[in-house]
Amino acid sequence: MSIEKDLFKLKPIAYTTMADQVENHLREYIIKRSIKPGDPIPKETEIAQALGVSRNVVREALSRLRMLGMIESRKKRGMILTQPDVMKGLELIIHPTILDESVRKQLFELRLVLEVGLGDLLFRRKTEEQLKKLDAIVEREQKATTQIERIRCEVDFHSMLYEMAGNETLHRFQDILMPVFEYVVEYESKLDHTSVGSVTHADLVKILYANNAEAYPNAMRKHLMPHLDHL
Amino acid sequence: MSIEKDLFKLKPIAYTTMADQVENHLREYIIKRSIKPGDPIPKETEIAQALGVSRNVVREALSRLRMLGMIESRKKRGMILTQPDVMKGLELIIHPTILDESVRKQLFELRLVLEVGLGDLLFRRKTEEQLKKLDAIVEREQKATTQIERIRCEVDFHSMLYEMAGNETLHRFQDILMPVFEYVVEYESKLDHTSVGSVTHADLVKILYANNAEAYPNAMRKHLMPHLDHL
DNA sequence: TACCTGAATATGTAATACTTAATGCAGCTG
DNA sequence: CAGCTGCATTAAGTATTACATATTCAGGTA
Repeated sequence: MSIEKDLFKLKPIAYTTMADQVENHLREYIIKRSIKPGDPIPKETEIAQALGVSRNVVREALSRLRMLGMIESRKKRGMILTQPDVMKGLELIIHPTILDESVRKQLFELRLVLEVGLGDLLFRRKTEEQLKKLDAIVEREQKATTQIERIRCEVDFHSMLYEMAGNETLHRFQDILMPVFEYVVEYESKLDHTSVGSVTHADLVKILYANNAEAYPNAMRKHLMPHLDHL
Repeated sequence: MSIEKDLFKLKPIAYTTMADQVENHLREYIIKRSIKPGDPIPKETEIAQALGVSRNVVREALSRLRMLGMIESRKKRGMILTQPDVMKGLELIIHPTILDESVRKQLFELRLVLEVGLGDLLFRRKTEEQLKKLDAIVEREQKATTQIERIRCEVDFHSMLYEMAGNETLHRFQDILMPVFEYVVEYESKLDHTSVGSVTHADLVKILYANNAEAYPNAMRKHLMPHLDHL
């Protein structure tokens, strides 16, 4: 008998609660009926009755969807579907201190990958005005006297690149990941002495001005080389 | 009086429920006390009493955190913090049909950016075995007779690249975004006649074998050029 | 010692009642 | 008739209570 018991001990992980099931039901409901943002969804009581569960459980499921920005609710009007922010879910989880070391490292790698690949978006969408801003940041950096100020410029420069890429989702992605980047940069700075890549910010700006899309990826690679070498 | 009314009409959006507040309280609690995965968190009743709300509200908040994989609960042991999957939140939201056109487009751009920038991870981590698999895919593709089969190979090839990058988070990211990519590819294929970039999969494999990290980004850019031109 | 049993405990679910905000309708007033 | 007032209605938010279920632990028995 103890043997049988052991066999069953492998299973019980797959336990799903009523709230989980209701949540999935609602997802399917939304997808199958191709409900669009602005459209109403059934009342809490209706859902509860239809699925044969307590209103309590339904509220838990709805609460989750609301957190993700998939639905909104008004006191009498009921609940309506909304266009969710795709990056909302990421934002809710990412906090440097609760992520373990290896995940932080992976996210940082992700950043390096993004910046090297960013070129084509930049060249298609950059504006004169944005290039001027980059110039200003580079200038500020060269005049900087403190380490703090230099790091600020570093962050501003790379943030500006994401903005220039003209992709709202990507920009938001970077914004969410920023705290993680800072965390890693601080960590790395303790290892070696802030070694700088052979390509500077000024060099990168020059390439952008020159419309040299071919040169960009490898220039950025060289700029980021100190980080890449940590991989 | 109607003027005053208009002034106030701008405000009422900022409504937060008890569940929202409890959720935030719990987040702070976890962060401030730097609770680590495996550590227990207070019982539902304790939280409810401490914050002066009903257990119901607490459960809604906990339910949300559980969905994101931040906590797990066992019948008696109480609830413990777990290492969340950073990409879980994304997975919960992303479904091609509920994302609007512009967001899908932005995610697809994100993919292009990633693949161009992927080089340095690939060259540092690729194994002989993985390269052989790429060879096999290319061979399969060349023998393919149907369009369906060719598309399968296309997907397999690019998926394999992400796998080779040896970054679990990135790989998962790609996995989640896949349905969106397929959606866009299908859309594009209606526009022009599946124009192929001047660099083939076989060319890319050759570069990987040759350990030519400098050549990779621009080769991939050329490979993806048909997509890039849609930007 | 090994096994069974039952109490204690914390989460999961249900049911009910009340509060609050928004909406609409009906009726009143000018 | 127009416009305002106020009441009824509706649906979400919150609270309370009770019970089900599973897990842990301690204590008793062979």
